[in-house]
Amino acid sequence: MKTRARPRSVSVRDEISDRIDRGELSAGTRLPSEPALATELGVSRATLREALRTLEGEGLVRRMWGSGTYVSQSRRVATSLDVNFGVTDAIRAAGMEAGTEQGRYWFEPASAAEAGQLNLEPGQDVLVVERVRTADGKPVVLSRDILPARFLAEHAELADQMLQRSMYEVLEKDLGIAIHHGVATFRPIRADVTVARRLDIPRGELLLAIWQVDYDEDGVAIVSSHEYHLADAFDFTVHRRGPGRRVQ
Amino acid sequence: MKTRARPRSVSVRDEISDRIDRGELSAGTRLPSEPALATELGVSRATLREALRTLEGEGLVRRMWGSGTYVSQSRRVATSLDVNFGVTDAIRAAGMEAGTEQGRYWFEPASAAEAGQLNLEPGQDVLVVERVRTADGKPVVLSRDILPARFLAEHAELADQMLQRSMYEVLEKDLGIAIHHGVATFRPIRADVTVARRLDIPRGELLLAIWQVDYDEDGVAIVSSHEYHLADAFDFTVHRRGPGRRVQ
DNA sequence: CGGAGTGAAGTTGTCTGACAAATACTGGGC
DNA sequence: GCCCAGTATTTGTCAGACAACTTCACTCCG
Repeated sequence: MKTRARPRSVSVRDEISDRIDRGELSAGTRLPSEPALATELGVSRATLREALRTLEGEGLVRRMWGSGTYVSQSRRVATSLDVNFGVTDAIRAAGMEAGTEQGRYWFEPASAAEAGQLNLEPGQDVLVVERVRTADGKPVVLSRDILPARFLAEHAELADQMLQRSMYEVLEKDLGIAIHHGVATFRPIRADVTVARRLDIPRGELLLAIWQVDYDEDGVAIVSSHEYHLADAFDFTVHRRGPGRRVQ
Repeated sequence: MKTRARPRSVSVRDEISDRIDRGELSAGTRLPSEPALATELGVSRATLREALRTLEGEGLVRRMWGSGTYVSQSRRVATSLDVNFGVTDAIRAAGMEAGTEQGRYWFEPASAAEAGQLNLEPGQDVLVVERVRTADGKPVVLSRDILPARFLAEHAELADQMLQRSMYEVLEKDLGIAIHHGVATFRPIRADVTVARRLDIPRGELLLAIWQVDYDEDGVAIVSSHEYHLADAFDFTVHRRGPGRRVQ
């Protein structure tokens, strides 16, 4: 069986990552030496090193010349803005039940700002999906997702799906569009009248507004999202890399 | 003081990264093939691949099997929470002049929470540096940095330096401590009386609170920081990776 | 003339084996 | 008990080769 859809090094990385998740490799412990681990996993040392490189970049392991490779202390953060995508993930990561209320969608011509973000001509149709997301039944986030209507050309019925399921899930499984990365911007705001009504909170309440554009692996903009989070719904965390890269 | 040897692959990564910064390799262009680039840089293909893997993890390049390695679309965001460290960087990235007012510092025993974050025994001394940071002369951030007093054992005068210069700069250049990564958490809050007075704003004003712990390359906690940002001072951005790794 | 299929060239992925460089460990000498 | 040199272990790098995949020019056929 050699249907290798993806590089072996990726499978090796996932395997090691899973072992860490399952606790077989706890924080601080040293991995077997590269030759030993490569033999055990049935790949060459070069392939194993490729996987270790990635894991090091993700901060899961640390490699020390002449000493060994160690599982990092810093475990994964549950609700991390830089790895968790979408509200569904965030709610589940917080250990609560994710739900949707008041979902609705419509098609409209893209505004100038939206057209710029999504690389469209102003006036081209976009699908807008608006939802109130709930955690354990309580409204916590108002989200508005905007994507070019052409993605749904043949599958208009999928818009209904997006009201129920995670948008990323529909994009990937039903449309074959995988989100590769996104850029999010956020700032604190006060709830205006319309948002306050949808979230059932007083006007002027504290919110965290997050704007985000997601791209596929070719750098093509896929979705533009606006989210309004209750201030105390989540504590967002971000893993920051650097500085201290170019030390002499 | 440890001067760790620098693997060649790290120098190679910096060299390629610099070429991208200098515009010699613009977005979308294809890099020379691995054998060619390895020869040009005077390293083996294995070392070059080590560097490329890192750059790919940082999102600067994309590698496609059988096709080539391509420079990603510009992804260095000016005020990016996941790469810019410290208030000084953020202010400068926004094109404004960074300044400090009302700087003061003192030593005190660590609270239980601080001791936990910095891996100290409760009661051990910490240095607290409190500053009001200004952008073009206007107060924008109140910051409180906490680090174990033992780092300053021999250099108590450096605490004065920290009132003027970037704390990361003092840590790195004067104390030889390089911050490797940090974990930041944020949420919107309202200004309480003390913060409002320091920032010269009305009580209840919108703020973004960021608290953060920074670590060195060995995973040792170095600094714990609390920052209170004016809501409209910066638009923070975060580059998000994934999802699409491990669909369950 | 256009489109599908074919093959060669180019590029990244992986393998093997070896040596260099850095660190950890061991044991002897004091 | 401590220091230090030598040895073993481990990661870093090198070289060359082949496999897997992409791209593109070309041919062949309708």
